[in-house]
Amino acid sequence: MPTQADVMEKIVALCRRRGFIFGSSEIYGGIGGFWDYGPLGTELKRNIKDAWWNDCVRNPPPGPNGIEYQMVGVDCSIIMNPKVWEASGHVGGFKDPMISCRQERCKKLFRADKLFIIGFYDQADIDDAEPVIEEAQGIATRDRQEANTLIQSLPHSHIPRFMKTLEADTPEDAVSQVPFDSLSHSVRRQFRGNPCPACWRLDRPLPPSWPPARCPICGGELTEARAFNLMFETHAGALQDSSSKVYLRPETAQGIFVNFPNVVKTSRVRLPFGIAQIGKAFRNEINPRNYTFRSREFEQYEIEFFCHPSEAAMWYEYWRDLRHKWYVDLGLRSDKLRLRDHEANELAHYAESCADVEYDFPFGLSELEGIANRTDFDLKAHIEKSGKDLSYFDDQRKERYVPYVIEPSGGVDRSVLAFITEAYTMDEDRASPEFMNFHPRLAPIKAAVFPLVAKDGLPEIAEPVYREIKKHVPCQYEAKQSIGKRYARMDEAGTPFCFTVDGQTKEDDTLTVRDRNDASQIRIDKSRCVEYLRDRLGL
RNA sequence: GCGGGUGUAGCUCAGUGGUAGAGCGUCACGUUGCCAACGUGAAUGUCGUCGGUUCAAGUCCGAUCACCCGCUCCA
Repeated sequence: MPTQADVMEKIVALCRRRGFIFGSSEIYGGIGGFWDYGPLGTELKRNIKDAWWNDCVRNPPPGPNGIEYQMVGVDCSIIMNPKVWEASGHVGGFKDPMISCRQERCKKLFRADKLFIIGFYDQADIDDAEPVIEEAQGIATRDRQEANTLIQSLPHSHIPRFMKTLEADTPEDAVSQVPFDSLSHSVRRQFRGNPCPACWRLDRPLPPSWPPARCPICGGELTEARAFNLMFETHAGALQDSSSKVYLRPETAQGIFVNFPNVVKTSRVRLPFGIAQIGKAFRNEINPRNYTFRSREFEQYEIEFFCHPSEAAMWYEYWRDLRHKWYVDLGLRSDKLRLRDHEANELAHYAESCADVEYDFPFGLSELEGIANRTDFDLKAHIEKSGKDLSYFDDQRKERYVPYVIEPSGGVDRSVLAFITEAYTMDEDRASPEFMNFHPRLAPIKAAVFPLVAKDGLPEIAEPVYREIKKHVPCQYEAKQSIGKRYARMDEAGTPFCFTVDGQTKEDDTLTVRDRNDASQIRIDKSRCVEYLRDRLGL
């Protein structure tokens, strides 16, 4: 019985062997987190993007209660004015400061903003300074310098009598994890008056009077918090100084938000409507993993759907269900595909509600697409930062407002990997034990034409058939090697149908059609190939 | 970033100090009459890189680079 890891390895091997996906710049040893699509992978990815663009932008289904709505596209630059990323919070907040344990046998890695140190003061020690401590506690998690100044203003004797480091989501959570009563007797005996906890988040330097924090797992020494800015930086223009610093976009969404007024003024769109974009985004992941799933360069397909705040909940549900159905309709039919609503405590600060479309890859359940009600958070942030009015006047409602935004945002490369994973089928009973069961819309090659043998005039009959099909759908011709090997190769590429010209074709102009999934064959007239494909592929 | 693992032909790998190998794949020719057939022939390697030990290094030593797996995060 192959393990999940074995399956993943087989998929990776097939993708490489057949030219779906290669590691980037392999001849120089490769580079982590970057991938190239080969001939088959490029066709597959293009088909997925085309299906998305057609189904979401050019010809979306009617909205809730049959409401018609407009969808338009944009294609924004990857590098934008850095102020875009200040407004979006990426420059200030899109960092992951990390702390690790120096202890050889531990070496555990922590997110600095999830690591807290609790110090217990004795009330008797700080009676006169109590308001200062209390205030510092409150702002310690907000403003480093201010809190630092406050703590430093305390007399030297005010060092906590007991300190503990632990992992938590919030300071309140951290404090509640170590009730004073739970401390050992010998610790509690050190306190004469009431214990008073102070909590410090470790993504900023500790007050100078405090002893260093220790690892919550092993008690070992911890490193400083190091910031990993996930945005790639580069420079625009000749000068390579801070004034020319720019970023590769970490998401495509902001290009849509900053173009919202342009689209409204030039496109005769009326709310509710959506703006769609497919494009590359970049994140300097600390540790790219799981094949193409978490890459440093990736492509997103994304919609920002603008609507009246009172209708946001309705449109959120509409898009959530529509996007889930899209994956199902394109072949992710197994129970590996899930739609999961976020719990309230899981929501990002900008989202009112959020759901993930998840796929159960061999390496675990992972997110393909997130659908979020982002409220007016983004537009308001840009209004504030830019000073421009991004509000909308609604002629129907006779009302000016900042629209709410529903955002279905998916990873193209993640979808590609999910469709590949779902299509990958092993059947030891077949002559070709591996085949790719792609949905016909997604299959890189739709058909192949073979002469059964390369003699007796069969190639001369097969070639015109191939040339005719090629005008309508991607098709390949192959005359060499045994027929079985040619079928097997097409199975690995996921080609749904193979047409084979044999001796009988010379007599009655029929040829065989072989089905990829069950290897069954029927005979049709050789002039009906294109018609047959149209019919069976649903094109 | 830290720990572990791996680098030899396109792929999978063998090769424990003495001539660079196998299977599969690829290409050519022949054969072949429906599911990875067969025969003959051919091409393909700075043994990841740099340095050291040795008469001699794919093999031993050191360094370095890259990738993979874990810890963490996300579309």
